[in-house]
Amino acid sequence: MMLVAEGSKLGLENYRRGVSEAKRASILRAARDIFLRDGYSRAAVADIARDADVSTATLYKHFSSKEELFAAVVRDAYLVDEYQGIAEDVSAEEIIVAVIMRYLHSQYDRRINALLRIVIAEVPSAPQLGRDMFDNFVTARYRDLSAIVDRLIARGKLKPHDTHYAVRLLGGIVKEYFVWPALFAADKKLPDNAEALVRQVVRDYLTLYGA
Amino acid sequence: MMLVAEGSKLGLENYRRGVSEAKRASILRAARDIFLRDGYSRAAVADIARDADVSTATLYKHFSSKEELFAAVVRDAYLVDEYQGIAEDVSAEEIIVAVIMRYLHSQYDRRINALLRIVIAEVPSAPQLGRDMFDNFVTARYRDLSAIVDRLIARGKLKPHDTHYAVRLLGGIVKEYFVWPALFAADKKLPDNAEALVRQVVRDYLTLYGA
Amino acid sequence: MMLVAEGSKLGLENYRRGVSEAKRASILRAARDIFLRDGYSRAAVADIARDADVSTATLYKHFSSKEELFAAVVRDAYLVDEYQGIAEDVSAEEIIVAVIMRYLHSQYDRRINALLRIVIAEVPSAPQLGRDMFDNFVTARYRDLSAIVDRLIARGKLKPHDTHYAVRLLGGIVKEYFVWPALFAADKKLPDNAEALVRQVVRDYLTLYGA
Amino acid sequence: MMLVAEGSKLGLENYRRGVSEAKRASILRAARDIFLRDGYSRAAVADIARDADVSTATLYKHFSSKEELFAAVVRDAYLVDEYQGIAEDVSAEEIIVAVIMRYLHSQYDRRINALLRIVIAEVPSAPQLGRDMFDNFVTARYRDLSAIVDRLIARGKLKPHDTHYAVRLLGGIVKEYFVWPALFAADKKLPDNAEALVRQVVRDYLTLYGA
DNA sequence: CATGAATGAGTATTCATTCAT
DNA sequence: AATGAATGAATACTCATTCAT
Repeated sequence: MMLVAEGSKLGLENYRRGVSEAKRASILRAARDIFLRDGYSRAAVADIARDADVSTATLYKHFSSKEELFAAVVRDAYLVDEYQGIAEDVSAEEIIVAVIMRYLHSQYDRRINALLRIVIAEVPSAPQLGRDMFDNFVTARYRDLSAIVDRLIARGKLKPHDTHYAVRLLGGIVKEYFVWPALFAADKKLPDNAEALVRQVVRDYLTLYGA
Repeated sequence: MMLVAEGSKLGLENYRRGVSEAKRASILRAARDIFLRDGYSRAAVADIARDADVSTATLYKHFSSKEELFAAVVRDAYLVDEYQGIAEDVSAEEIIVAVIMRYLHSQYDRRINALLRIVIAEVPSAPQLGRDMFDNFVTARYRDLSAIVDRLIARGKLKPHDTHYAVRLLGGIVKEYFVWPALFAADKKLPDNAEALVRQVVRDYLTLYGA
Repeated sequence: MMLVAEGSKLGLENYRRGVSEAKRASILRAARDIFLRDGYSRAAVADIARDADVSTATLYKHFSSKEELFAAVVRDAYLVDEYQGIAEDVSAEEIIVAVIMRYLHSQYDRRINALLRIVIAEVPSAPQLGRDMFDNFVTARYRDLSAIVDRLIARGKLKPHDTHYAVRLLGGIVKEYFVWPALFAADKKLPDNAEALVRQVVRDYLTLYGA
Repeated sequence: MMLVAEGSKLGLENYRRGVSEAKRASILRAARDIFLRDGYSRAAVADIARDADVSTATLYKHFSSKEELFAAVVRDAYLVDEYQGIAEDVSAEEIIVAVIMRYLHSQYDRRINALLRIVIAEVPSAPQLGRDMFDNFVTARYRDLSAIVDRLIARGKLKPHDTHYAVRLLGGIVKEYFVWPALFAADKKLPDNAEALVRQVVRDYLTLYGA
């Protein structure tokens, strides 16, 4: 009898899948870097490929066009659950401050502001991308925040109120101080006094809507 | 042969200056149209020249590079005094609502949102432009609004308060509803109920800071 | 585990050879389809491999280059004896008409016109292919036709004459009506009245050379 | 008074037109050479531009795509009146032989066979080009030849007959000997004995249709 | 002063062929 | 033996900017 290891085929496939996924990840990382540095139009596919240590042809095996590659970079940024593990057994003030600080750190550390810049620039030529990003980065976050606030109301920690509007009041001023400036200055860092200002904002909020 | 009176050298010069200025204006108008339509990178200088009915060489006589041309387009958008002629002899609510509505109409009618999109996109490669735009379209407006609010305080119509913060509270939520969505969707129109919402925002403001 | 009987080494080899030949045939068929559809330069080796359900590497095991693969496709088209089984116990007119109709149906049904187009295109870069095709599709056919005509002369059904020239007179006008147009229009079908025209041509021929 | 020469503008325009037309001609000539040498797909626009001593951008100013450039090359080949100045006061034989020899020399000297090869190759992807070429190089020539034959009939030098068919009989065998081989061999020259064979063909023709 | 033709560097994308497993 | 991922060279086309007239 000749024995042919069945596993060998599977082993090869697994190996290939592993290599392939590693390359895909490498391309995505490089693309993110280059797009963030140069913007969509200026970014050169060849640069991304070089940075990712693959040939342009390999890049095109994974992503069928520059446009699709950028869309994948954007989608990749959605995949984070920002508010997981927030302690809910503290005061309403602490909870809301924590949520907002989470959001701000995510926005700065993950360079979401820079990504926003590029997506915004491409809105006329890639409107779907703009809609997706708005849904995932604006609407979705307000939905999460509303849910938290609704729970606080349910538990009697806040007066019942129009949470759709109220969370946007909160978010509006936070963005005014920490997001708008970052859109207009590439190297903006989150200021040290951010939490102090956020706390003041939350206190005003509690003045209006606290139990 | 064309005959040109020698005596009117100054007249000739004036004529020439006039023609030159007309061309400059024509170039600026065309550039604005094309940049707003195509974005910075995609916009073609040749398209702008054709649209302005001048040769590319003439365009380059007036603006030494594409970048400078775009900067001029942006600067051109600053030159409007939005709050001139606002009636001040009415209630605080009316005044503030009127100011905000002026701002919103200016933002939509003059296509400032589209311009913002492009400037934001170019922030990494043209940081000065980003700073200028932030100064002229964000900071300057808040300064104007603060001045108005300060006068209302002086006249006893509002409680004394931190106007720097307060106007950003106002502006933040207004942008949240009417500017952010417009950044992410090219064809956004100012909704009909804008004034109703603005009025509610202002009333909340007066709850906090009304005399 | 897969179990393979050791004793049947020859059986295994035969099996392998069979599989291999099946793959070769599959590649040839796919290559023919793709080359005919896209022409030589536009045809993609990857497309052919996919269509043949083999990997590109396997394809290259069988054919060492795209060029050689195409040459094999062309050679494959030679391997038909078009005039087998033509009845020879009828009149000269019937025989010659039948031969020409065979040729025309072969030319259209087997898509030889499309193949000719591609070979002709590649003549400057693959001159040998052009020579081969001329030998196999032009010269060989005239040789066959001449042999038939010679037999008719031998049997006293035609006057002795210069058959080399005469068959080209016949072939020339037939091609003029049915082959040239097909070279210049990809979707040309053999017209219904083809046989009627062929018959007239043959009668003229018999006017000149009939017994 | 200052005098401004009106002519200067026109002079400039004339100068420019001249330069422009010279470049256009240079591009067409280079394109013809390269296309004939390499075929359509293999021909590189950059090669053509280099050969024509212009930049690729200039080439694209004159011809908006590779396809259009090739179409222009083909159209350029139509613009010759092959049968002008043929003596008509000689025998029918001489006239017809002269016409056919003109055609053959035109076909070889102007490298129409090579052009045909490329057009034929592109028929599936550029069907209009194929139709045009067939109309201009096949149908048009038969029309011209028919007209000449019709005049010979009118002048009693030939029997009345179906000239549409008869000229194709003539043309068919001439192509069989001198055009088909040239399609399959790039370097084919017109053989020295061409006229002798043409004369025999014409004599057979006169056997059938002479007065 | 004004022109528009000309440029050359650059870009996204494709494809025949090879190679590690 | 068979795979399919990887390659690198090639290609059509674009565009900001300059320059001869």
